[in-house]
Amino acid sequence: MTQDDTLDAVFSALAHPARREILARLAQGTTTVNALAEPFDMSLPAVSKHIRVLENAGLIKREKDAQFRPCTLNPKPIQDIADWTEKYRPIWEARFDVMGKLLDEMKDQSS
Amino acid sequence: MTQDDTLDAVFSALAHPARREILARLAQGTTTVNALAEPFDMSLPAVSKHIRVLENAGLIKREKDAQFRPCTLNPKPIQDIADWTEKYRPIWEARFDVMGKLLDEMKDQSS
DNA sequence: TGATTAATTAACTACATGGTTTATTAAGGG
DNA sequence: CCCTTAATAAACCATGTAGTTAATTAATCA
Repeated sequence: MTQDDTLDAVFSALAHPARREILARLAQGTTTVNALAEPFDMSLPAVSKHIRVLENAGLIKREKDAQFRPCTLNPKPIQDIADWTEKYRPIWEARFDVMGKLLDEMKDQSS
Repeated sequence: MTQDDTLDAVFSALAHPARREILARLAQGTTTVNALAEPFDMSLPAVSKHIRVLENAGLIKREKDAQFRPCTLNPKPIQDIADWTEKYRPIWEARFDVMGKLLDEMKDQSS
């Protein structure tokens, strides 16, 4: 799998609000599938599929504990996303500078 | 549109390699649709659709200049993504600490 | 062993996505 | 005015996504 493929899978996994919510809950600690499914207005198999998508994107790991499948967050792909955004940081910071200048001009005019 | 909806659209737009490549090229400066399409092994309408997806996600703006439609990068949604990842930074940094400790232990054993 | 619990698989439906080719709109240039 | 260029729209196709319900697997517990 190329780096591009993994970015595809990660961005695509993050594109669904239910999956981002699952990640947010896993940030609090390891949890089972049923516990993760509980707050959703959605069938258990549907949640199971979302979890599978997250697993395939490398965003979570699943172990076996009796009949339970405790899920654990793997933050590495999120870090990859954060790294990817860094290439664009100079651009949005430049924009911020323009805003700053604009605000300065407004201040000058009002004085 | 809720914040969740815009995150959905942005992550989903970023999930395709052609669209990330278009953004990377726009980071170098404003360009027309045909110029953006040139490097792709894909029809012009296909590229036009990708550009539409990026526009709908707010990642680019399009102006009109005669028959040209110069596209400009809007970095704000990328900043939103970067902000989103920050919630998880403590987790991957904690992991890094664990790695550091592990490396220290290995060093201890080898001495 | 039989019942219960956790989770996945299977089969299906509706709709979205990514691509094609052909046709169309709209502007500029000789 | 016609021709060319830039770009989009229309119609279509194949595949993927997100959900459902019903069935199945696999482990625990009484």
